[in-house]
Amino acid sequence: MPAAAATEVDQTWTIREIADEFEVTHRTVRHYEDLGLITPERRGTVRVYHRRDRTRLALILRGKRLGFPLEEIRTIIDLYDRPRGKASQLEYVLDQIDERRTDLEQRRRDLEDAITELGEFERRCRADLDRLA
Amino acid sequence: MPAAAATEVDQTWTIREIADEFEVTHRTVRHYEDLGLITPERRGTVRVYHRRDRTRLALILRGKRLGFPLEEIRTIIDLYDRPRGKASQLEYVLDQIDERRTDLEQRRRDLEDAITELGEFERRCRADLDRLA
DNA sequence: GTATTGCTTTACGTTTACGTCAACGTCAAG
DNA sequence: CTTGACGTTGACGTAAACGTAAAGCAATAC
Repeated sequence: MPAAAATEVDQTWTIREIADEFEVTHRTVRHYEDLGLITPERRGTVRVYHRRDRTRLALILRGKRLGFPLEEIRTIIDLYDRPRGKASQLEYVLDQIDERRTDLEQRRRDLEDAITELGEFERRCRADLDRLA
Repeated sequence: MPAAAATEVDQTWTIREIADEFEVTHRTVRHYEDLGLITPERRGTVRVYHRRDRTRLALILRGKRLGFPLEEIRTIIDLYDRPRGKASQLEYVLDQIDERRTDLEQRRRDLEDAITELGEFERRCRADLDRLA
């Protein structure tokens, strides 16, 4: 038995398999394909998913958990995949990175404020509860 | 001139004023009212917004920036306003707080992962750029 | 007066993110 | 060879979050 079979590097998956694994429906996966977020290989008519597609799907779902619209998510993951041979392209990418970071850091502030407030609120509630006991 | 006028405590605003200030449309503000997220006073037919409404609107918009759906936002800010005289109510509120926190902390992890990845990506880009120079 | 400005409601339109059929192809099992 | 199990492409439906247009009152501006 060849060693390659043990850690199969170019393993592929069917749409049902990745849908189940990422806990989304096949419809969702195909919707992301319609929007150009994933582009699985085609063998004849059938979709074949590679590790690359799984990576992208993970990025998409995290983007969604963070509340980004799918179109915006596409520009982001496209950014990661974009060819950046020339200096001008790299400058552009670095600019985009900066915008992203600004956005993400705003979110982080919002998030930390929310968590802090929640903590203070909890303290008050516990104090009220103690008072009742 | 009475001292109260200097730091007017029960100042009120029109819908246009708060919409402009929070950089949303009046339509948006009214939509939030339709969903029960804000309940401004009515003088006759006209809406009069108090400081309380501004606080709520700020909470709503932060919730939106964090990607929460409006219905979920409503349950959260209702939680903050809910009467909690009895122990059973306080227990309930504390449970809800716990759920909220779990959610927010998941988001924080996602967010920090995203920021980290962005940083690594930037490093690689800068390295590429240096190589070209 | 009336004309404009600002607020109101009602109601239908739009975009995003899928869900939900319907109708069909295909491949291995019985 | 037909029956599933899984795959495919449309095409239409839906919920959320507003946008937009129509039509009306109400106070100030001229």
